[in-house]
Amino acid sequence: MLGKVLEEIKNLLREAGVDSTEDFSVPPDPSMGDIAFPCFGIAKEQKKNPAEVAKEIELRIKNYELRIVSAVKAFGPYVNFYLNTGELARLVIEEVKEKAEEYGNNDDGNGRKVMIEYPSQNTHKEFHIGHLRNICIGNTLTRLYDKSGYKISLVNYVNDFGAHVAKCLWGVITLRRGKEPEDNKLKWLGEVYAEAGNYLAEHPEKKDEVEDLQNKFEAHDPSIWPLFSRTRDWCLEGFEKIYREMGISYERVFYESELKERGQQIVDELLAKKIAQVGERGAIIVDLTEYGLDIALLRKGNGAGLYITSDLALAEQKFSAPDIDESINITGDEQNFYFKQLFKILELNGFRRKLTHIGYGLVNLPEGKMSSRQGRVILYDDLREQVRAHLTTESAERHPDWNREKLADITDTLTMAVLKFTMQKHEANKVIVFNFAEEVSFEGYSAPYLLYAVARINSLIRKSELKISHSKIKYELLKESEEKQLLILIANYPEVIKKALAQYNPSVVAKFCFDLAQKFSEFYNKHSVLNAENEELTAARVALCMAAKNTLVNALGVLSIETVDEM
RNA sequence: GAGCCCGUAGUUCAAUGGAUAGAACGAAAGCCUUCUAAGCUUUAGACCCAGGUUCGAUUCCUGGCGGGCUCACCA
Repeated sequence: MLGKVLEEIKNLLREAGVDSTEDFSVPPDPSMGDIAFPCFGIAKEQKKNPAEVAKEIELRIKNYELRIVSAVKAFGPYVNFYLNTGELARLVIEEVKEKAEEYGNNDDGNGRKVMIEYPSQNTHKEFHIGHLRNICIGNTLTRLYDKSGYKISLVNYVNDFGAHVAKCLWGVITLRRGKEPEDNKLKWLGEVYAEAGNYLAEHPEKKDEVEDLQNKFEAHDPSIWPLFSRTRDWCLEGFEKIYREMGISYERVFYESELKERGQQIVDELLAKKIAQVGERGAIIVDLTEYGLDIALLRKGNGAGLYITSDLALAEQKFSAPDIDESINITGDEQNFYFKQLFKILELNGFRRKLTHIGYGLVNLPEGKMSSRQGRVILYDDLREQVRAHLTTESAERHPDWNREKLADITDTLTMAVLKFTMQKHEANKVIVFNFAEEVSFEGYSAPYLLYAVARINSLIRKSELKISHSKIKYELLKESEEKQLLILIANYPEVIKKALAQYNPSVVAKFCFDLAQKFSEFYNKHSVLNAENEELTAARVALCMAAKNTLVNALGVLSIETVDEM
């Protein structure tokens, strides 16, 4: 919608004889204008001083009839345009009102269908806050695609086969002697896995036992299959609970246990086609050194598969669904190289479908990388309860009048908001160093700040009790700088969605939410809505607040963050 | 050794081939008989180093230095 504004500015420039593709920018200070047109390009073409060019343009445009643009002024090499707040308000607020929850959407996808896969969790391991980040980023990318006119097939790939499972089961049998937990079975398995990993690192002579175990359950040996199957179900139930909590429902789930066999066949095919070859100790490899991708190991010397064995089959499986244009999977960026190898091998094998891997930065702790083996890990469940406890105390202090139910309800929403925002406020491809006190703060650049802004607007709307009839609003009464800044931000929201998707980066949306909440808070503190000079101004400001809230709620929705009426 | 990512206030993070590099936390000082102080206002505080391209580089390129991740039987 800022598009309409830029259109008018382009028209003005064209009338002034300027037809440049130069990008517009924003002046450093609102007092210098709202939109800037740099004259470097034209100056170069005409071999003139850019400041002179700017002045000439200013003088020409000044004579034209202006509407959305209220004034034009040259500042050095820039021609700056001032926007008419009232006209801008009419444009922005009416469009937001009309589009409501669709405001910000675009149709770039044109109905193309993408398959999105995450978090592709391993069974028999703990679920920590790194996995939480994966889900948060995945959820947001899914919504960004959805709002950009794509059709989406949401899938998950569960790694329920392989050495990690063998280690865990070995631990259950040997270290726990078959004793089973009462509750929180997923967590229990994670602990056993960590313990077994530690034990095996110190006792390498036991490695054969673990390998033997892996071969057995991968061959569906009845001596181990029931235990495998039972513990696997515990994990799947645990995952299901988390997915429900995070609001994900999958169209389809792939299991490594169902793909491994086909994967091994593909390895044989690759061998027959001479794409793969036999390497050291009878292992099957693909030499990718000519592509700068080293050597990829497809099958171990003892015949056992690896991740890549199954991933070869997964790619094939994914496109067995009709009309999938692209498959996207989201993992930690430690796997970036791995996926380059995988995609290259698929390509060499004649696979021509579009595969995209998105790697995001891991969540580390101040002491270093999370490591359950070293007892250095923050589990999702634990963090959530810690945040909830803290928020419950804070909310209870502020609202002694709230009953238990209301307190729990609001704290619930806030807790999830805090977790989700924390995981997305940093650029997706950057490592997060997770420091509880700093990351889960309730002030400043945090979820509570955003929800607080929404709660205040809700309160304003409740109290305004004005039947705001759309046609009656006198937008021209909105003249304050804070109002204009808020409007410009709201107008820019559709661009934010595009940018976030183009960069695969939820933090663009997170930052926008904060900027919007901040601009609202500035406006709110400086200008009264309910006690404005007259009722008409109140009505206009309420309309502005509603547009701000609508936009903020939409943007938070992209981050899967729900809002509260009061807090 | 090679490849990928990263290096911005005390700390955690933004932005940008061009006008005064923005926030948040922390520090100092203010604002609640006025729409929710989980808020607002003010102050102090930063582009790793060296070359190159450019009218102009924090941004692009090259080389250092520093950190992270990855590279045949691990997941």
